[in-house]
Amino acid sequence: MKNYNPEKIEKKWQRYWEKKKLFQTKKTFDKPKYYILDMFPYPSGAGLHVGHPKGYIATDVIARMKQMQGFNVLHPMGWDAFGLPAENYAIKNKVHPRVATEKNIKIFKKQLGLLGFTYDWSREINTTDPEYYKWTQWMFLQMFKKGLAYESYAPINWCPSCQTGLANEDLEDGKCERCGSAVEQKPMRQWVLKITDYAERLLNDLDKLKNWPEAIKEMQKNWIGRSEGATVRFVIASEAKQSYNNYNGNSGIASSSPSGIPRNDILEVFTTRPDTLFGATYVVVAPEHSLIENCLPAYLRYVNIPTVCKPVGRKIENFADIAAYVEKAKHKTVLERSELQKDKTGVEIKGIKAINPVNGEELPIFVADYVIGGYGAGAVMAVPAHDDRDMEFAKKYGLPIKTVVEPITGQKKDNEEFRRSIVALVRDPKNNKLLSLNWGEKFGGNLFIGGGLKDGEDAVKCAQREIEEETGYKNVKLIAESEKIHHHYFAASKNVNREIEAVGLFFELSDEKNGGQNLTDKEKDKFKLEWITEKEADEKVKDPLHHYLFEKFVKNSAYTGDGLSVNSTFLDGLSTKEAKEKIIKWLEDKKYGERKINYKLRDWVFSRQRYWGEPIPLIFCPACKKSMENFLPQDISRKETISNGERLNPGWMAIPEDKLPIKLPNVKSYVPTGTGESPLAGIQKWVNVKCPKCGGPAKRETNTMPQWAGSCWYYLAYIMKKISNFPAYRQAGNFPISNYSKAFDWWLPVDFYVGGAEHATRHLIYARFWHKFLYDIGVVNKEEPFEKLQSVGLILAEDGRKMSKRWGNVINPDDVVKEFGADAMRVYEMFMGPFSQPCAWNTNGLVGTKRFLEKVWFLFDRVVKSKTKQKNDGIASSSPWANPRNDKITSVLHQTIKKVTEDIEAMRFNTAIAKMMELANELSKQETISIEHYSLFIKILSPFAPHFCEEIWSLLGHKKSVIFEKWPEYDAKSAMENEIILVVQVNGKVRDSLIAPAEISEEEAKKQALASEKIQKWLEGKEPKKIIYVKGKLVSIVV
RNA sequence: GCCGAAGUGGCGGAAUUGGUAGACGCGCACGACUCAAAAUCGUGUUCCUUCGGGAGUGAGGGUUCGAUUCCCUCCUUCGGCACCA
Repeated sequence: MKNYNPEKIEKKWQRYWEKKKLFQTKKTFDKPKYYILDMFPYPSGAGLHVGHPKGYIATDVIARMKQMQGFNVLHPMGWDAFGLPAENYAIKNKVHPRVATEKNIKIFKKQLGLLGFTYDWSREINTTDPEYYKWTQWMFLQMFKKGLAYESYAPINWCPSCQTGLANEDLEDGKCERCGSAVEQKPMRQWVLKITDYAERLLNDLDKLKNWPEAIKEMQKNWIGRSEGATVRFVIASEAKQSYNNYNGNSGIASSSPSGIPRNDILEVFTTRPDTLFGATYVVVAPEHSLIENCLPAYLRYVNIPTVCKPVGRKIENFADIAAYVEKAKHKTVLERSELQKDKTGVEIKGIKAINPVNGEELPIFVADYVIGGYGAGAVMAVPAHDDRDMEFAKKYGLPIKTVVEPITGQKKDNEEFRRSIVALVRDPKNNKLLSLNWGEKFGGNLFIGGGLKDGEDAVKCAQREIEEETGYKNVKLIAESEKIHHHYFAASKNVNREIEAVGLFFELSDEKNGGQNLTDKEKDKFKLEWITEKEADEKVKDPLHHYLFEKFVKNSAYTGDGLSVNSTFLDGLSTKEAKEKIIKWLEDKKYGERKINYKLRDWVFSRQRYWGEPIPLIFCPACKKSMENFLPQDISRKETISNGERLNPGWMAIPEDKLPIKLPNVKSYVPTGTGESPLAGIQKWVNVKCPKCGGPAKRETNTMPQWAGSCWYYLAYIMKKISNFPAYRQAGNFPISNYSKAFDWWLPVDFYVGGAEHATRHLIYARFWHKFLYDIGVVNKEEPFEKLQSVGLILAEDGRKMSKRWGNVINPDDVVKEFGADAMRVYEMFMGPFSQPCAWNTNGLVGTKRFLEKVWFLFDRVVKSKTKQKNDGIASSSPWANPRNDKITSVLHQTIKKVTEDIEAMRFNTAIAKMMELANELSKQETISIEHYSLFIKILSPFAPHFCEEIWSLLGHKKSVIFEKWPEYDAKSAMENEIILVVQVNGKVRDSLIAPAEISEEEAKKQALASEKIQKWLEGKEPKKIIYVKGKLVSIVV
């Protein structure tokens, strides 16, 4: 055998595959289909590093195996080529982004070509191709027509460096994901997609995705962030009691204006704890709240929202303060507002009050930026006693704190004994230490002073008595008393379950007289008196009741858990769950609110003020808008409004389908204008058009779509690409999309999708959203696009950091291929470690896989044509129980076939390769190897090292590619070993191992184990108490 | 703070209905070949050891004849989310 020369072999076979068009997906419905998809790359100027192809190698291995198993495989590749980097490059170097992108694609394609992938390049797609984005635009228009796209003026994330608006998903720690600049909130005209209409389905259908990693599903769940609660409406008492009275008497009052903006004489809040409504002591609105927009003239300069409501502004007394605060909040970056500024700030809106519908109390209204404008109603009822944030704010501004929930600690148990008791905390004001009794580990460690209430005894008296009895201190001053706490626990000292109703009392020590005295010896034995610091108390006082009181008195924490309602009239005594139900019913009856589900997921800000993206195919006509407004019925129902894009966005109209695509025009400068308009706005000739409805002057939308748009549906594009070649559709043109239905039905869903976990909350949510929409309008007939998903673990650089130009630690696949060959690289990347885990690159590791391939290569020299002269493995043939059919090699080979087949299916490539290495090691011990064995080995190795195996396959005398071979079937009988190693344990420790026939009986195994000399020695003549036998594995003797 | 994943030799990692811990690979050591080196091949390689054994899978405890695997408590690392009412 000549030497293994990867460079020569790989070029040869790549050329052969291309010439024979081996990997073009066949147009046949005869075979079962298998659609395996990679996340297509963004062709950056940096080219590929060795980390990128990891996922592609994996899908290629699977694609090759599936093809050999008789599937019609679709394994395509394309380019997600719109996006900021190409545009920034264009600005810097004055090159059209298309030119730069095309150059990059060429480089990427060449690099991928080196690795011998089975991509069907005849289906290559590119999101920047007008023939492609024609459909992206078409799909956007369908959403527009269904009222799922709307124009919004709300403040959005604005990146000052990229000069564009960003979606929530594009932020990383409050910074722009692209450039790292701190993101600001800026009111801006934007197109927004109503992904929130699909929130419930996106969440619920996650349960149907059985073959998705739990971690990804969990991330999506958190991102969607469903929370159940209620809307509560507070009347604003701005016009004395009049509006409250009106409201009270008028049950049918609308809470929203036709445009969906809350009426500003009613303040709507969202809460997940409606049961605490009686505990509300103030109300907070976000700086972005419409209440403020409408009362602050300065704000109106930015925002032009039609308002049908009479402003309450004239009732507000402190315009200037509020305006200053709102202005300041607006300029805070997202980062400042959340992470750095945990410290809460706010301003009271003086002159108006919110009336608590449940008891008529007048509550002050604050504007504070700890309330987020875009979530819920943009306003909250503050219940400081039962919410951490409200508590913090209330403490800072001296607002009342009203307890309406009595805590329940511990778990309710059976046969509980009921007692009333007290827990007393005593603080020494001189050093802030707390008095505690250490009862020892057995009886709960450190506790505060506790005791049972005697009949008719007052809690304070009781506490003072207990303090004196147990510690000797007489002079203590009460500073605080808690609500009742219901505590369930097991009293170890008495051996009973108890429910106690406890009251906590907080004292300060007045003087230190008599401390530690008057204690009987018996008491001294039970516990030790200790003064502990607050920090020690936090750590050492573990009892839930005592720790709760510590949190309450010392840390002033809110109780946010469930419990029993108190101070809440008709809710008193109900559990949190019951109280929620009852109050919601009450609110609904009185029309003060209703049950409501909210999502953290925001609508998707879908426009970018940049050049290199799909133009949004809409036209705006001012005349049409005016005429629409004239005819707009005053009381149009919300439902009708939202189901129609043109009604929802007056003056905007969709470009007719036959005019698509709206091509991206050439511009002189790609530099963003920064005014909130894209560079396209400067091209008068392109912008100004005739209105297709009235013929008057109209303008095109100049914003473009975000980078994520093209990737929302690209898995469909691969199917559409060659559709005209399907016999049934040969005559059909591109439109309408129903021409593709049959092909979609055939190929969808994608059977297997492989890509980075970083897309869990963006691309994978967006794509699911689009797919569900396409399902709703009948384009596809499956509700989910991706049947099975697997995330790729990152390949880190040798220094353990991410591979990046910045660190200078990038490894280029071209160099690796040149030095070790593509096959060695493919095998190495699959062998490094578990596929989904991150793993550091180690060039030394490649030496091992190259050696492995060379070992297999030279095994060729030992291949013999006839299998009759096979020499059996020594042990096996000499053994009296030998099964003559099974030599050792046959059984190892079949075990390998089994393992490789199962491991590829389960993405455990590393162990599949390890097993093949074992097989190679086993084979190299043989003088001769049968051609049957060797051929089977080559077949199962071929998905990993395709060029290598093609070469050997042809050297074995085959004329056709190994890809046409049938995937080897595992034969259970052949895989059986003749002999097993029987381990013998004495008292759980391994003391001997015996070679025994595979089909040895239990009796015989035990007999042989006991007969062993070594075992006899360990038994020391004692009789075994018990002998455990595990079939085919071990005998365990207990003495 | 909340949610999720993971901690095993010098290194990447293997082993799950609880049954020989360290497969496979790298590295290292020794040997063969060589004038020599590289490459290649062979042998060894968890630690301690008085060579009988003993200890050992992040730490501590529990269940079991037997625990990397199951249960409890805790620690560390990584990933995601984060004032979401």
